[in-house]
Amino acid sequence: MQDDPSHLAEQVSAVLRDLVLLLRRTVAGQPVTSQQLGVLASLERGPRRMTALAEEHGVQLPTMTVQINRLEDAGLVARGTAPDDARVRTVELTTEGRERLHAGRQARIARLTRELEALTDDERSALAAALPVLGRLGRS
Amino acid sequence: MQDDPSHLAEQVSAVLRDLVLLLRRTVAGQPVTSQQLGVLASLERGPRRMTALAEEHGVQLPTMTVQINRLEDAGLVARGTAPDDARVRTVELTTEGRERLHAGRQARIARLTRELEALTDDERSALAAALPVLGRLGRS
DNA sequence: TCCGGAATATTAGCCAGGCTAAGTTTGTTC
DNA sequence: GAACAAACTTAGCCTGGCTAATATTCCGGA
Repeated sequence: MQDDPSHLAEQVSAVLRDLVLLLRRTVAGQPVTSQQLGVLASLERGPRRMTALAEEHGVQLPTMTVQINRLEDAGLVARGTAPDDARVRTVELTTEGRERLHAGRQARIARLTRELEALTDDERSALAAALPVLGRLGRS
Repeated sequence: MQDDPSHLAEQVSAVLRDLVLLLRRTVAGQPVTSQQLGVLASLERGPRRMTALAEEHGVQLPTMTVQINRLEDAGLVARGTAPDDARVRTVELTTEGRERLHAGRQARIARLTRELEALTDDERSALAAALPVLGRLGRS
C-alpha cells in the first residue's frame, strides 16, 4: 500500500536528509575526504582521463581539475599524457595514493560497521535488500 | 546471508556515494538549496532558537548563524528574541518562507517521484521496508 | 552587591567542493 | 592552412562546513 511513488518520495526525501548526517559523521576528521576517496577508488582499476573521471563522478570538468590538482599536490596521484592525443591528460594512482585509498576505505568501513552492529538482524536484512535499489536510484 | 555488519558496511559505503549523486540531481537548479529547505522545514512546527536549530541539523552554531543570515536576507525567516532570556534569538518562518518551503518540497518530491516510478513494485517495497532503518542509521 | 564564570550568539577567516566563463593547446576537416 | 571542435586549465564566484575570537547576558557565591 504505502509504497506508491509519491508517498515513497516524501519518505526518501526525509531519509536523504538523515543520510547526509551519516555521511558527515562517517567522513568527519579523516585525512582524505569522501570525494577524494571516490576519485582514488575510480583510479584503482587503472589510469583514467580527466573527462572520464568527471563524468564518472557527475561533475563538471573544471571541478575535477581542481580535485586532481589537490591530489597531485598531496602526491596521491600522478598526471600523464596519452600517446595518441596530446590534448588528453591521464591520471593514475601513486603508491602512496593506493595506500591512502585502502586506509581510508578501511576507516570508513570500520565506522559504518560499528553503526550497523547496533541494528537488529531484521533491520540489517531490510537494509541489505534495499541497497541494490538505492544504488540504481542513485545512478539512474 | 551477506548481511553481516562489515560486509554490509562496504555496500552501504558504495551506495552512499551513489546517493550523493541522487541528492545533487534532486537539488540542482532549485531556488532553495537542500540545507535551506531543511532549516525551513524545522521551522514549520514553530519558532526555534539558534542552538536548537544547529543541533537539529548536526551543525556548529556559527554555521547555522550564517545560514539564517542568508535566509533572513532573502526574507524567508525572521529573527526574534525570547521574552525570558535576552541571550537567545528565536527564528521563525515568514509567509514567504512558508510558501518557498512548500514549493521547494513539492519540486523535490516531484523529482523523486519520477525516479521512483521507474522502479518495479518489488523494488519499491524493498525500499519502503528499508527506509526506517536508514533513517535510524542516519540519526543514531 | 558585584564579579567571575557559563551560556548564547555573532563575526571573521579558513577550507573543500560545486559552478560558469574564458583561455590554451591540440586535433580534424574542408 | 584556416576554421572549427575537443580536452583541459585557470579565474572568479557561491554554498556550506569548521575553529577561534568577540560581544552580550545570565547566574551563583563571596
